[in-house]
Amino acid sequence: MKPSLSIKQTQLLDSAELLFSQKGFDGTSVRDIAEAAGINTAMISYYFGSKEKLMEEIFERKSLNLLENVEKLLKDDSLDPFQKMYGLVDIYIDNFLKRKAFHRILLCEQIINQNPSIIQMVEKMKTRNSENINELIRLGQKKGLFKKNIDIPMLTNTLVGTVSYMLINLEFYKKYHHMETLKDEDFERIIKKKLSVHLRTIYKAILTHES
Amino acid sequence: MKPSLSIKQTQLLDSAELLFSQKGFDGTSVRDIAEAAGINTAMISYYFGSKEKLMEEIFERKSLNLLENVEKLLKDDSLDPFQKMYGLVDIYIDNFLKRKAFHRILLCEQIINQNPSIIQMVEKMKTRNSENINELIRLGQKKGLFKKNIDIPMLTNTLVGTVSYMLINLEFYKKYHHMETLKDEDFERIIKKKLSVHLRTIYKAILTHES
DNA sequence: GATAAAATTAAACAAACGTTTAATTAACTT
DNA sequence: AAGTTAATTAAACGTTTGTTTAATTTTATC
Repeated sequence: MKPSLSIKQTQLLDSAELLFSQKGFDGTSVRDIAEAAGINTAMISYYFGSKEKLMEEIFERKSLNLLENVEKLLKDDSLDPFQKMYGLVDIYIDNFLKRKAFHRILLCEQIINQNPSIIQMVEKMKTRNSENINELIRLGQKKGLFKKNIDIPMLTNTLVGTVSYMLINLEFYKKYHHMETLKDEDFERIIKKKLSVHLRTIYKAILTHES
Repeated sequence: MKPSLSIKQTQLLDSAELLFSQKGFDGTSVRDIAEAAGINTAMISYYFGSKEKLMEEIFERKSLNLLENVEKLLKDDSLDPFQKMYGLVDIYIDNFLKRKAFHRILLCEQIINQNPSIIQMVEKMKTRNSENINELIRLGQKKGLFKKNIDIPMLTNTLVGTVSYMLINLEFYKKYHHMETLKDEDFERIIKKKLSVHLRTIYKAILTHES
């Protein structure tokens, strides 16, 4: 178990997460982070060792949440495979929109593979995720609900890709639909609902229709 | 019309594009770029004015290609709306996979909005793209082929999101399906085909099924 | 082949970077 | 209350950053 963090450590992590998501890892200086958190610059090295390790700490704290929720859902025997799949989709939508900053960083970091420790974390996450979905799909196939030969990474690509790109495209989406005057929380609720319906349509088509 | 570029200018742009896509804009130094191109560092300022303007030049040269292909396709009266939509999907797949480096940069740059000139270019691209798809969808609706109330940015999110995330996830996808031994060109041909079939299934479902 | 313009170079520039240091303050322990 | 550890600070460290300079070479023009 990881040692729990002090208030100042958490402040630094939160400020760093926000800034990394806005300006990128290399575009954010340790002075930026410290200033945003109202803490002396030297404290970053003192607490985390380095800027890189601070980034790793962000990943370690945030990346497990989604997987744990998914695995809890999959264990629920009262749900049929379709309900589980739709539930999984909703967990992704919730988690991505709740942790916008982190998922934007994650997206950038997957493109710019520089930190080996983070590459490894992401790889593990993807593998465990694929294993979970694989298990769920085989269950659905055994029950005759899902079609054969489903390409799992492709299925996940569309889920993660659609939700991720919505995260990138939120402002444009808002403008296109003239929703600028909406309160943030209302806008997000609508987005979540739309994404959910949209992805259910897609998943139903992919899981059932023979091509 | 933009003045055509010298060989050395093109070399710098190409090296910069590759490095930006691998290490990010802020993670790449002008010395990195110049060294990769085998050209003196000072030439970047001499030719382009600054590192930022070099980046803008990359965007100006690469971003129009896709839109022009789409618009040519939409003008073709021998195709019905479904054929046009499927054609559009294939243009995206082709363009993204042919210009991997650029689209990885584009993805990062949409998250890390720092350069106002690039923000504007991307915004224009998205708007023109939405207008094109809007026109196509209204045509399909008028002919009674597409359902009503199609959310165009959502539709595009899934297209761009799925293809973009495949770009990010290529290596994992390869590993998952044990395709490491395949030649690059063979692997890409398979990926393109799979993406095409996958997205057609999705688009058919979204464009026709009433929810 | 002389002259002017363009291209190329190595060196220097100030600014910003992540990190370390040494001194000081705050918080505990006994 | 004295002694010990932890937290915090401003300053300095050596690099690296993007850009500019001034000198030199190459190319083009007449």
